[in-house]
Amino acid sequence: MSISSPPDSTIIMAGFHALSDPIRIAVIELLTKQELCVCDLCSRLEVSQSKLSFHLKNLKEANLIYPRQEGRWMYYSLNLTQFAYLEQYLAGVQKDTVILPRPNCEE
Amino acid sequence: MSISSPPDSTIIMAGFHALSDPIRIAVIELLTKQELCVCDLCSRLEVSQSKLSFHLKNLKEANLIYPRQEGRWMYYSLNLTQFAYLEQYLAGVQKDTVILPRPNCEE
DNA sequence: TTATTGTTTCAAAAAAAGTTGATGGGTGTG
DNA sequence: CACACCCATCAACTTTTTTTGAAACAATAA
Repeated sequence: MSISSPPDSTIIMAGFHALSDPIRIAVIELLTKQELCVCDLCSRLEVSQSKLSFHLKNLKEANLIYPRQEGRWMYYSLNLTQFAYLEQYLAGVQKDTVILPRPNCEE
Repeated sequence: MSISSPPDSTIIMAGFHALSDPIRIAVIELLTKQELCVCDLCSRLEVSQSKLSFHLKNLKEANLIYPRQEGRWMYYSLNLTQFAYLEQYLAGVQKDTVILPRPNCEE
């Protein structure tokens, strides 16, 4: 099993990119405690609604969060499966790594 | 233990960001097989030296790769410790996540 | 020393990501 | 129905990241 066949790598990289921003990390950490609606996230993070919407879209497209509509509220929660998937990728890198002396770069 | 005290989160996010680019992922995957010098990486990935140098710097600053100089060659290898550290962060998110019904967003 | 090789660094240009404020869609309320 | 609310989207703008090619650097060889 390869550690990243091309179709995988796109969503993998999208996931890592989503996790590379402080606002999005803050969202993730709030969502570990409970499912929250956008307006709650807005007020707790003190960011504008459209700004947050941009970041939520980013996380959603990376499959890291899951939207649930209830009336006019949109609740977001973590998609732990995708976190596990990213974790697995990192574990794979470590597992598949060969420790060798050096390859002799001769030209 | 918090899953990310502020000092941690910087290097965590740098790590995730480093893993969000196709060239850098390709570098990582080549390095799982063996330590390689820049010129080898260049030819295998078919990217210019200065371009690769940029990405190697990025990976290096994220602590994901380790440089070793030998004569005028610069060899790079994976720093598995940092991969484990990122993996641990993802595991922590999953472990610390509370599954609850909903929080009632009442205003 | 001079020349050559492997690599990094730099500045400028290009591309991508993030921010802002306004608009509009969908939902529920009076 | 008209209105208020929650949220997503859009266009214009700002910021950051990436690319490119030239130059500088360091180590070695001639």
